[in-house]
Amino acid sequence: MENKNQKISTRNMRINNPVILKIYDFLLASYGPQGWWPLIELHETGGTNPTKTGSIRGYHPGDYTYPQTEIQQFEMICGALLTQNTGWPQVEKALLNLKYLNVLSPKKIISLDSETLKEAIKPAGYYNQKAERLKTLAVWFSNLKGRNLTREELLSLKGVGPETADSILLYAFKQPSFVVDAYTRRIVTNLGLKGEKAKYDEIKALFEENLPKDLSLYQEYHALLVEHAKRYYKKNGNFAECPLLELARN
DNA sequence: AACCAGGACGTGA
DNA sequence: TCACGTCATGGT
Repeated sequence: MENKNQKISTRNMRINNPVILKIYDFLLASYGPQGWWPLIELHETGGTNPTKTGSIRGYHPGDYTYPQTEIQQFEMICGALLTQNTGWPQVEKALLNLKYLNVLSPKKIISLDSETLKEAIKPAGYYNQKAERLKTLAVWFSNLKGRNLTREELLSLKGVGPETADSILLYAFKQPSFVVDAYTRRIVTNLGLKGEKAKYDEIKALFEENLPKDLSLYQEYHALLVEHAKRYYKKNGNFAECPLLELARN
């Protein structure tokens, strides 16, 4: 049995930090709904115009009803794995390759030749490990028939760390679990809301303890943070120009 | 033409 | 626990 964290009682006295909600309002007003999680194909129209990558296609702003099919759900799961330390346009190429091969389903991924799988997802990088881990996810997903899953279960899968687990929960399974990525960490640190060495779960808690537990809010907030970070938090960017600094002081 | 992206894991202090 | 090396392609 694991020991209970003795600080839990302290944490439960959630001191509401209004800055968290203020930031959300600012970001939403600035950029509008982001339409995450992107899907290769929103409509069942047989994919007639698939050559463009990095396009707006796949996003569904203001529509939080996705995934609407198990195939879309599985596509989100694959995307969550493939996007690890990789830009989305690269992931989109990999997913399109799988779609063209007509293997973007759990059972087909399982039976697909590993070399073919690796070749298909090569644009997304780390293709050796990602191919193996995609198969793991496919097996897991196909054995998951409607029972509820836990975060711990996801974390037990090789290749699924905290961010990937939360992304899968939040977008593929519509469970309000806040996602913390590298961008989120940079923003939170720059605004002085947490220290450099803050752990994943601390940053996650910062948001979850100061927001209503609402699915679309969690989804939108994370997407907005990424959009904002792409503008102000590039690796060599000037974080001081971030307009949120104004909101965050006091 | 280096630098980096919507991380995770294995290893050794 | 923690810091660090490794995995890898392709865009800017």
